[in-house]
Amino acid sequence: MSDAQTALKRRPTEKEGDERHEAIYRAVSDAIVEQRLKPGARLREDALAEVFGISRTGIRKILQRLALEQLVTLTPRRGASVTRPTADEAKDVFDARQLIECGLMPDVARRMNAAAAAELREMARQERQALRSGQQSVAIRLSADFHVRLAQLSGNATLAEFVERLCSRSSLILAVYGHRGHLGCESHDHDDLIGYLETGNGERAKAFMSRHLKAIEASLSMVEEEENVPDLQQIFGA
Amino acid sequence: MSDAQTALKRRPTEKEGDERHEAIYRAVSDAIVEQRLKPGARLREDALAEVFGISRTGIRKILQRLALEQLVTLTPRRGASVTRPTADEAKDVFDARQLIECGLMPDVARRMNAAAAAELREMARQERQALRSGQQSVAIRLSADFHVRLAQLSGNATLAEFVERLCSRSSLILAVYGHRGHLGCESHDHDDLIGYLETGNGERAKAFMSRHLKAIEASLSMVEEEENVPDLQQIFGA
DNA sequence: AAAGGAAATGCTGTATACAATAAATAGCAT
DNA sequence: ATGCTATTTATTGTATACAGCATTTCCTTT
Repeated sequence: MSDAQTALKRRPTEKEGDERHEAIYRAVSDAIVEQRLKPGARLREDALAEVFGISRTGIRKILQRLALEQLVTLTPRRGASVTRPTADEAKDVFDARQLIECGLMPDVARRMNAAAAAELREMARQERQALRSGQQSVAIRLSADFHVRLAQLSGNATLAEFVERLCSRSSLILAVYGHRGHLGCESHDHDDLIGYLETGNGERAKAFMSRHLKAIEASLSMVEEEENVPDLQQIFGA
Repeated sequence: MSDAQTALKRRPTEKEGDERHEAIYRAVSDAIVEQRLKPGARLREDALAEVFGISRTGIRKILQRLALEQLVTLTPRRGASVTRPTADEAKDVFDARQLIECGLMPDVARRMNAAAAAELREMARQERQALRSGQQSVAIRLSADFHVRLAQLSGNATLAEFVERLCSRSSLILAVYGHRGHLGCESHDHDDLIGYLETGNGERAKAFMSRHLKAIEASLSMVEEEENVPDLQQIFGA
């Protein structure tokens, strides 16, 4: 591929175009979730267009999609930037996860089988490995992937999609408010959860998921870094 | 303003542009939800662009947003058409509503106050009126608005947004699978619900909402009209 | 007459050019 | 020297032109 790519700017043959778009979307999305693009970072259309070798048109489409998922913020005439989640948003997101992910556990337990359990264990293993090798950002994304896969196993595609969006935003929240060296999810929580699901114990899994999510939320330090416009009144005692 | 508008095609002064886009989005969205645009109807970019007096660029943006909300389906090289919800999707949507809307009721009850109750009663009144005057489509939309407003009162913006999307899709489902003359929501259900919420009885409201949603789902006739490519094998007995 | 193929048309996907606006900077006046 | 204004620059918003697939229609062939 690299030959044709560098040789001359040939037009991608349409089918490739769609895949390329999806790949670029994933690339940007992953970069945000893994905090290689930090909250507040500006995403200039020209720059992205040049990096990925397509025109601004395609970039705009991708940015708008990311904006609807609330990973980037689109301010009129100012362009796109990586969303900086507020404390309120963080609370909403974790409350939503409590409601939805916990509510799904009984369904997941009912539909669990050996193949699914094996797949989940493999995911959990990769996550631990990433954490051990110091790749915290990657671990955060893998953890999100785990939760999403779990939701998909419930059989409800709509709710799974919601969970996917909540997990993306959670990763962003963790990247901002999380402590360094302390991943949201405890190392063996996910394995324990798989255990409960394998035995079909939906209620137990539900309770465990609830504690799991509470633990993540509790691990955050919700100090809003107000680097913009520091409140001088407050700082210098009115 | 009308002078300048009709006199010559002046370029909208930018701020108006955003509002116009939003207005067009609402117009198309409402038309779909109220079934003035029926499922399967094609939405050609040129046609829409001409009707609303903007170029295809803006139309595409709106169509993509509607596609992410699953109100329209975007098939590559074929363009946009109004989504025809499948029976499976309908089930997913109503299951999701059960989980989320019911789960929200205790929060709503806790935050309910006189002003909110009055607003909700007014919405319920308008809905009944629309139903009485035979405007079923409008009533469906007003009913959806009621459920969305309710979710917003929970204080969780994220979940409220999810409910909004679920209600849009529900309207589409009702428009397709609902019986004529039988609106999903019973006439006085919403008023009863407001009553429970006003007294702060969250659990009662939750149970009522659950029955309410079950009643709507039960009122649907889930026959998938397969008007495209009728299966002649099946029809004429193989 | 029916079926298959080829040309024409309609519509979308992409890029690019242009217009408009917000930020940055320099110049001027006080 | 500081504050305000004007100009310049950087970047987005919109329209339009062009290229490519899909569908349809008409012609040819069996």
